[in-house]
Amino acid sequence: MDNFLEPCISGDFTQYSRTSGVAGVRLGPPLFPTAPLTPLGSFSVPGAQGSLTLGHDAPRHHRRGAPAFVNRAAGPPPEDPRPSERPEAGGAAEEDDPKVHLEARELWRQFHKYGTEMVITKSGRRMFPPFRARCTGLDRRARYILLMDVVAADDCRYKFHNCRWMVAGKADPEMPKRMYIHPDSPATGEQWMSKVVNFNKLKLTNNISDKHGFTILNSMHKYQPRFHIVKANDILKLPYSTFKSFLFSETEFIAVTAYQNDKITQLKIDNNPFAKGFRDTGNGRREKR
Amino acid sequence: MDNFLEPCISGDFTQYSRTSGVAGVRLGPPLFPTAPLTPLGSFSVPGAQGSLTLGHDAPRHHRRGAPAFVNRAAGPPPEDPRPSERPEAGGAAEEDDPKVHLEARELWRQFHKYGTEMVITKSGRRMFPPFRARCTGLDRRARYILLMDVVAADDCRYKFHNCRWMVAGKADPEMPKRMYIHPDSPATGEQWMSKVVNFNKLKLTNNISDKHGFTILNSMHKYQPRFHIVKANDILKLPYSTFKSFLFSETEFIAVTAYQNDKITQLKIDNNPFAKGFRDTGNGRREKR
DNA sequence: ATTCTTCGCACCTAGGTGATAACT
DNA sequence: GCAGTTATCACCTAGGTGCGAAGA
Repeated sequence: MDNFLEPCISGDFTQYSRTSGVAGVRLGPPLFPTAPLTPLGSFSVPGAQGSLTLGHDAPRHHRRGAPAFVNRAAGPPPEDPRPSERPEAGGAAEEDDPKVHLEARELWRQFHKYGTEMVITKSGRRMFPPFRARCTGLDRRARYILLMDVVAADDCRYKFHNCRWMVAGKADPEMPKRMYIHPDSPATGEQWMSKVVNFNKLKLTNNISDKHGFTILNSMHKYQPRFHIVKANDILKLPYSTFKSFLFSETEFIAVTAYQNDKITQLKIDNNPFAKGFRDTGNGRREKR
Repeated sequence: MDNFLEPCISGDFTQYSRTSGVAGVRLGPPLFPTAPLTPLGSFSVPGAQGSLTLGHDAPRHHRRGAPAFVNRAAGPPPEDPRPSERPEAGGAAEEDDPKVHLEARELWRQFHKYGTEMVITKSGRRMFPPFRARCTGLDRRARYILLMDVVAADDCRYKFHNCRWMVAGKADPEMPKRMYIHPDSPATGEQWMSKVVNFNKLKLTNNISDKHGFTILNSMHKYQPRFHIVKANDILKLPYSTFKSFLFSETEFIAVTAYQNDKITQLKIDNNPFAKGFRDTGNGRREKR
C-alpha cells in the first residue's frame, strides 16, 4: 500500500483505506481540494491496542467486592467474557475487516432523490436524517475510535433556480475541517458492534468563528459526510493511525441557511419528530394556518 | 507511604491519598466496612502520561490545513500552548498537588443542617444539590481521570421518628459499589481546571438489578459521596493508579424513597429548577392547591 | 428588485421534579 | 394500622424544529 488513497467499491459503500503519509504533505484528493483523511502524517502504529488490555478484564467486572467502572457504556454492560479465555499472543488472530451498514438508507434515498439540503445556523444545527451506522467485522477485543467529518463534494457554488439546483460559480475557500469524534470513543469492537453508532449530535454551522467544535460549512455548497474507523486506544494516537473510511453517496447534501426545495421541507417535517408541530395530520396547529 | 489510607485534613476538605495495595486485599475502611478506594490492587504506574503527549500538539490545532479534533471539550478549545515551549524531560517539573473546592457549599450546608435526604428510585434519580467541584494544582499537561462514588457513612439503619432521624438497627448488607467516571475523562489538567467539574448526571437507585450503571444504595442508610482524581491517560490503567480522594462532610446524606423531613422538601423545591412547579411564588400552580 | 441570512417564535421531544394514591 | 415503596401525574427545564418577518 502506498501513501495515497485507494478507493475500492465494496457493494454497500465506497471504502478508502490507507496509512498516514509524511507530515504536512497534502495527500491525493479524497473528493476534492479539501482535507486529507488523517490530520497529521507519519508512520502508523498498527495493533497498539494489545499492550493496554488488562489480563483480568478487571475494570468492567466485580472482583472480590471491588467497585466496578460501569458508566462508560450507555446500555447494559457487556457479558462477562471470562468463560472464553483470552488467546495468548500468537493464538488465533481476531477478525479485523470492518464493514459498515448505513441505517435508514431508504430515508436517505428519498431525500437524495430531490437533492438533500441541510440547514446550517450560527448556533449550530443537527443533520436530518441523522447519520447512523451499524458496524461488523471489528476485532471484538481491540479498541477503536470512530469519527465523522464532512468534506466538499466538488468545487462549485450552487443556486436554486426554477426549482433546480444549478452551478453558480466556483466554490468559496473551504473552512478548516474538523473531525467529530464519537463521544463513546475509544471503545472495544464488541461495544461498537453491539449497537447502532449514532452521530446525531454532530452539528453544522456557518459561523467561521465557532468555538464549540461544530463543523463549519459554506452555504450553497455541496458536501459529503465521511465515516472513519480507526484502531487506536487513545485519541492522541489518532494522527499516526490508519483510517478506514466509508462514504455513502446518498448522504451527500447541499448546505443552506433556509430550505430551497419544498419537497425537502416536507420530507423533514414528515420524518423529524422535532418538526411534528408542522405536520398537517394529528394535533398540530398546521391546519389553522 | 504504605498501602493504607492516610487521612489528612487539608483545610477545606478531607483528603486521602494512596497507591493501590495487593489485588484482592481489603484495605482499611475509608469510612466504614465498604469499598476500598481503588478497585484492583497492584503496582501503580505514576507519570505514564508523558510518553503519549505528541510533540506537535497536533490533535488540537490546525497544521497546514489538516483537520482538528475538537469536539472532546464541551467549551472553547484551550489556547495554543506552543508559544511556551515544552520543557524537555528533566526540565522544571509541573505542579501536581491537586486541591478541590466544592461548589455551592453554602447550599449544601443548608441541607446538611437539617439532615440531607436524597431520593432513590427504581429508574434512577439525580442528586440535589448536584455535586460540582473546582480543581486547582493539577499538572496542566498531564491527563487525569476524575470519578465519584458514594460509600456508606456508618453501619446503621435509620428511621425518621418525631421529626428526627434515629438509629434503627444495624445496616443492611452493602450493594456492590460502582465508580462513576466523569464523562469527559480522560482530559488534561488544563481542561479540568478551566471549568467546574459537574457530576450532576450521576444517578442513585435502589434497584439491585440495575443495568444502567447507576449507584445502588440502601434506603434509610447514610452515605458519603467521594471525589477522586487519578493521574492516568486511560481507563484501563485506573486499577493500577494512585487515587487522590476528597471528601466533603457537608455532602453526606440519607437515602430515602420519599422525603421524610418537610424542611428538606422545601429546600429542594426552592432551589431545584426542575421543581419550580411546586413553588408558592411566581407562576406555579401551587397557590390553587 | 433579488438573493441570501438572521432572529424571535410556537410547537414539539426528552426528561428531571415532588405530590399523591395505591400497593406491600 | 403502620412504615416504606411504587407508579402515575402535572409541571417544570432544556433544547431541536420550520416559519415568517426583518435585515443585509
